Parts: sequence; structure tokens; C-alpha cells
Amino acid sequence: MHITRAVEYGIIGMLYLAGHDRGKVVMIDEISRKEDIPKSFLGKIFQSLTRAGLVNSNRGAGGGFYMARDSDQINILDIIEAVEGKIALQRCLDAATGCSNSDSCALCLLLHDIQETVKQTLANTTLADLAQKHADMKSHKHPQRPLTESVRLPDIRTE
Amino acid sequence: MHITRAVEYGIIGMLYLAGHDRGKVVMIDEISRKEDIPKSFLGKIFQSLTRAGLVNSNRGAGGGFYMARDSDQINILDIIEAVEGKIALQRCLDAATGCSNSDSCALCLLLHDIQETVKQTLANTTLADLAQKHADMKSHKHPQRPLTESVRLPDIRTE
DNA sequence: CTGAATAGGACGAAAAATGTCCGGTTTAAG
DNA sequence: CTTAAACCGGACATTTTTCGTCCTATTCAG
Repeated sequence: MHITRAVEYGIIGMLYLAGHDRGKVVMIDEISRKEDIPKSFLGKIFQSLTRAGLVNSNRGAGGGFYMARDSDQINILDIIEAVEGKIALQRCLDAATGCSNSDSCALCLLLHDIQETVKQTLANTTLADLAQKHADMKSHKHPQRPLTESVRLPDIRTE
Repeated sequence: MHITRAVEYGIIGMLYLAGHDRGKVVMIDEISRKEDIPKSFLGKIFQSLTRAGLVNSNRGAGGGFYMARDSDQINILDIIEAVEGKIALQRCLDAATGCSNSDSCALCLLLHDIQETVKQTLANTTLADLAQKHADMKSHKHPQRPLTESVRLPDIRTE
């Protein structure tokens, strides 16, 4: 249960773009150097981000990538799903497969519910939130307040 | 970002134990056959559950496993951490390593906060909740209500 | 036309997940 | 005491996923 490098690089890359003027075109090579991410790999990741419509690309000389939306209109879940495809905590929950294990299907339901909560958590944080925090830290303001507050989840009801 | 087979089997195995009288000793072989899980693999998983104190084991003839606590005192996070070790969404968050990438540390903080929320979600569901739901489903009552309700997360504050 | 830059697919190495196996230890029972 | 049953623990093998690289095509500015 972890976040892949590809997703991590994707977030860092988007964060880099978000740190420039909207519409500013930036090359993979620049991001790769500045953020110390393997260039070819980052190129692949940005292909996914482009296909998902999070960034736009210009090909040819003078080309590069630029944000397709404002950074407060892009959240972490968008990026994860762009890079990894739809989140599925379990094979069961993969749309295509479906669930054959009728004897433990309560588990599938549980995991589904947990998955939705996780997705909601991820969808609740935008790139703008993250960029803001990033900027704060660079200026040594180091806010001690957590980015996401603790949540008291409602009690489970099975009936 | 997914749950491993080992964790899945661990949950199913615990669920099986929870379906019997507290203190009833059950062999790996039985769980393996009834739930169709590879025996040696399940044995390994139960070793972890034992080390974590979620179940107790008796060795020798007539041995087996039994719950160490009541099922409402064991939650899903307990099981995941018993089988996989502490959850770390990112290498950064692995206690030992620490974070060297100062330039993207806001990301680490974000992931840390998200991680805590995810953990809270997992910790909020007990084996008893799951077993109850399981029983309901077997008796064809099929509750349509989700096990975990949707959560409206509080807004992010960066200041 | 030429060089710069992304698009996309094929490929490969490394790491992790998923098991298997075997010798060791403990225990109940004869 | 011996034996068979059952867990313990480590080493090992297989498969899948991750983490990239590389090459060719396409597009575009100058």
C-alpha cells in the first residue's frame, strides 16, 4: 500500500508547472534537471498527464508542457489516476474483473467503502493547496498545522 | 496503491477465526481448505499475526490458532500492519529513512497527512463490524447501506 | 531542410509479491 | 519414550510489478 515513483514524479512535475505562470511552456528536460528525475521516465509520465488532460503539450522545437487548468482545479487523485489508472484497492474492485469469491464478498464491500474514503481524501487536496504549502516552507514559515485535519469517521452501521 | 494478497488472506483468516467461539483452536489446514488459500502461505501470514499479538498459537499435536482478543478489539489497520509492517505511503515516511529531498518536502508532509487519514479510516473498522456484515450477507439480507459512510473532509488550511 | 522536442511502443533490469520447501521445535497421545 | 501432528523460521523459486531505457515516428520553428 504505497505510492509509486511514477505518481510521486508526476506530482512533483505538476507542482513545478504550477510554480510558473499559467500557460508558460516548460520542457521535460528542464523539469528533469531541476527536480532530479530521470528524463525518459518523466517523459512517459507526462504523456499520461497529457492524455488525461491535466497538461497540454506542444511538439517540435520550442515545445513543452503547460497546465491545462488552474492548479486549484487539479487534485491529487486526478494525478494518481492519470498516471496509474483507476485506483483499485483489490482485484475485486477492478471494474472489468468483478468478484467471484462470494464467500468473502463482505470484504470486497468493505474495501470498496474504504477505497471511496481514500479517494475522497486524495480528491480533497488540490495542486494549489500543495503549491501554497510548498511556497510557505521555502520562505521558512513552516506551518505546524497539518494540511489535512484529523477526521472523526462516523460509526459503522451494518444493518 | 493496493492491498496485497497476504493482507487479504490475513483478513479472511481472522474473519474465519472470528466466526468461531472465542478460544476455539483452529488449524491452518482447515482455514486453508475452507477459504481456498495456499496452506504454506497462510501459515506464514499467521506467523505474523501471532507475532503481532492478534492471535495466539498452540504448537504440537492438536495445536492451531485462536483469537487473542475479541473481534471488536481488532481493526483492519491492526491486521495490515501485522502482515506488511507499518504503512508508509512513501519511502520518505518510512521511519528509518527520513527525508532528504528538501525541495519537495511539502509533498512528504501532504502524503503524511493523507496517510494518517487513510490509517484512521482503516482503524475505524473492526473485525466484528466486518463479521457482522459478512453474516448479514450470508443470510441474504444484503444491506445496501455502505459499511463506511461518506466523509466530508474539512477544508485544507495552509496557514 | 534541419534540429529540437514530444508520442508511443518495445524492451530490459531490479524489486516486490507470492508462494514453496525443509529442517527444527513443541506437544498430545499411545 | 516414541511418534505423529502442528506451528516456527529461514532459504529459496516463480511471477508480477515497478522503474526505467531506447529507438523510431511525428511535429514544428527557424
